[in-house]
Amino acid sequence: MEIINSSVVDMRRLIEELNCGKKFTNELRDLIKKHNNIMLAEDLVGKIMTSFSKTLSILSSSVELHQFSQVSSCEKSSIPSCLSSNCTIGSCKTSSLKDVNQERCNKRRKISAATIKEVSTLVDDGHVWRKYGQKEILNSPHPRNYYRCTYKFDQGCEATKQVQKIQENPSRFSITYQGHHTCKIYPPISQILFESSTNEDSSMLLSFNSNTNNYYQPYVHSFHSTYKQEPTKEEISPNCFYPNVDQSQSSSKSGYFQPSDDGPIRAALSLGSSDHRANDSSCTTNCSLEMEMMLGSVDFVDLIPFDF
DNA sequence: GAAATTTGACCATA
DNA sequence: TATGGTCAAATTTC
Repeated sequence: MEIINSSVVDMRRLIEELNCGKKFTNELRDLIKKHNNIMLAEDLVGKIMTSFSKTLSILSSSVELHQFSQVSSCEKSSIPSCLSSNCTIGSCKTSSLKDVNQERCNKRRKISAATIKEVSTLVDDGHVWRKYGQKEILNSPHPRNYYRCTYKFDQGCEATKQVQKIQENPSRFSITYQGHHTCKIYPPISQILFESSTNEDSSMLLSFNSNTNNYYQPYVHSFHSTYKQEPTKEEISPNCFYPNVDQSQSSSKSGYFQPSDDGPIRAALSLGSSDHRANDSSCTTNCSLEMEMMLGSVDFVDLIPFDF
């Protein structure tokens, strides 16, 4: 019952945060369109990032709770000791060396879902990483590099990533992200305004794309590929944002949240208005904000700036 | 001298 | 016991 209640509370907080993001994004759009004020724009971007970070935090905690509640008895041994029922926060038993080592191990062997990406270049992903290891991997000619967030000790940020050249295609890299950033470092505005560069990059996080023709293309790929069963419009919401529907038919105020049983959680928020529906003739472009949340991780990666 | 990287060692897991 | 993830001392860079 507690879980249900907390889910309801989380959902309310989620909606609140999404609405905040929507409001700030509208302000940002107007700011750029009317004033081109970069200073104020950066401030708004910071607010938007905060709003989305809170949203993702709410989602992550809900998902993790759900995950643990569904873990089978044979899998429970992999749960960190501090999350098990016989250990409360701040009172972990660390009397023996074995226990200490167990604790260290539990920090190492993370159980959170990883996000794996393939990229052709190691571009700045908006976070500051510190390399802490390199390892030769069996049957691979390329070593694996281990990075942690620079702010791990300053702010307790647990995000890590592993980078390794792909054996079949050494010009490309496989990047595995684990954990999500809790550090309070915002990337510069030029890196926040981005979209996925290619269809093969499965995660697109934010898009202010004004080109209707390529607007949906990267998103359709990732949006539907993870659903077991694609929900119908009626099942979701009359105000839902439908990435594969002509935008002229979509609502100017759209929210979307679709948790799946075992896949990533997806959320999309569509803002702005269409050319031929808008009463306001000054609004001549579609300006949309989309957000995709991967289970257990926040991945602001492959940030590629673009022009308005 | 501080910060970042390198690299051998340690340890849990399979 | 081999393997991979992490630690931490040594080394390098700025």
